[in-house]
Amino acid sequence: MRIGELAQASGTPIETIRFYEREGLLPAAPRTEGNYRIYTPQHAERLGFIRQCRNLDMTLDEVRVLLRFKDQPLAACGEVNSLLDEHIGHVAERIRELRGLEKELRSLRAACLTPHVAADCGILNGIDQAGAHGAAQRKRRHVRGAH
Amino acid sequence: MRIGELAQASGTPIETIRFYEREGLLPAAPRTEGNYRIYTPQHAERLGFIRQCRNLDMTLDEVRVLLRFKDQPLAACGEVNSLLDEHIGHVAERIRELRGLEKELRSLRAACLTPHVAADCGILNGIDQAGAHGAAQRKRRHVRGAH
DNA sequence: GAAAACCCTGAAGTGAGTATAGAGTCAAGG
DNA sequence: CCTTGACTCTATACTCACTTCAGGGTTTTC
Repeated sequence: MRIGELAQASGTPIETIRFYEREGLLPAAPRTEGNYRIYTPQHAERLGFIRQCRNLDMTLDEVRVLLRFKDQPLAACGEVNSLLDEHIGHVAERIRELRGLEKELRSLRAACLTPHVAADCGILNGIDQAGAHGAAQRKRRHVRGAH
Repeated sequence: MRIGELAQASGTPIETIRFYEREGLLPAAPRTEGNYRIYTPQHAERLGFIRQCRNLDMTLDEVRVLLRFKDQPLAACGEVNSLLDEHIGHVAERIRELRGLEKELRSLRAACLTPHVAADCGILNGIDQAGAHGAAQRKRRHVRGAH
């Protein structure tokens, strides 16, 4: 099949498929005479695996590790287990952070129940003190935030 | 004070301060004869506000909106309220998504309790079906994920 | 007067794509 | 045979919120 069909079948934008090839996640597809990529069901399966990993919010580096194991079926899979454990840890931590954040945002929101002049806005004035009561500094994190 | 002192006092890397100036979040600081930026306590306060907003996981565009209100103290602050409401919504949604994700990851992890050969690994084989039971496709989101 | 500590600018890199420009290929219709 | 439209190709730039780097200049301290 050609790239458009693979894109359709896998729910992946065409550009993303080409991007995965450039990144070495998908092998370089063979070409037709007219220089069109042609894919086999094996390519589709591998792409499906990558997309599932991305749905599970793994980085492409994590996916690369898992693909390495897929490609070496005789290797021991202990590293797979610990990769997943670590990833679960990151997700759990990010949930905790976001819960704290939500609490803080809601209490900030409660400071301005009806609109008035900006100078007196409980939100704008509240932000200056926000987190003063012990909220942690933002740190580099592994799981994406709100944006 | 000079930029290093402001960085120290605010817990912000020097390059980030210069970046905020380039982005127009901080006004261009006056310079010494030797072309060093000099800052007043007002600059420090504004930087503190920006950093608090970032701690609350707002985008710089959201911060720009809030700063606009800080700079126009007589404007009505209704937009501030709705910006915050929307932001709270994004955070809450991201928490829901990550909870579902964590559940899925944990059930995947349970498929391989002891390491064996990669070809038989319940995790690697499970990923192919992961989300087949109705998990939503990843969508463009506002709040960062796990990475 | 020299070394260390500080500061400057401009450009490029990060992750994981997305978007665009400009060109080539292919099948169907006239 | 020619054109139209759908499809594909490459290369490049853009996103966001910084971070890092190269290659200098300035100020302070010994």
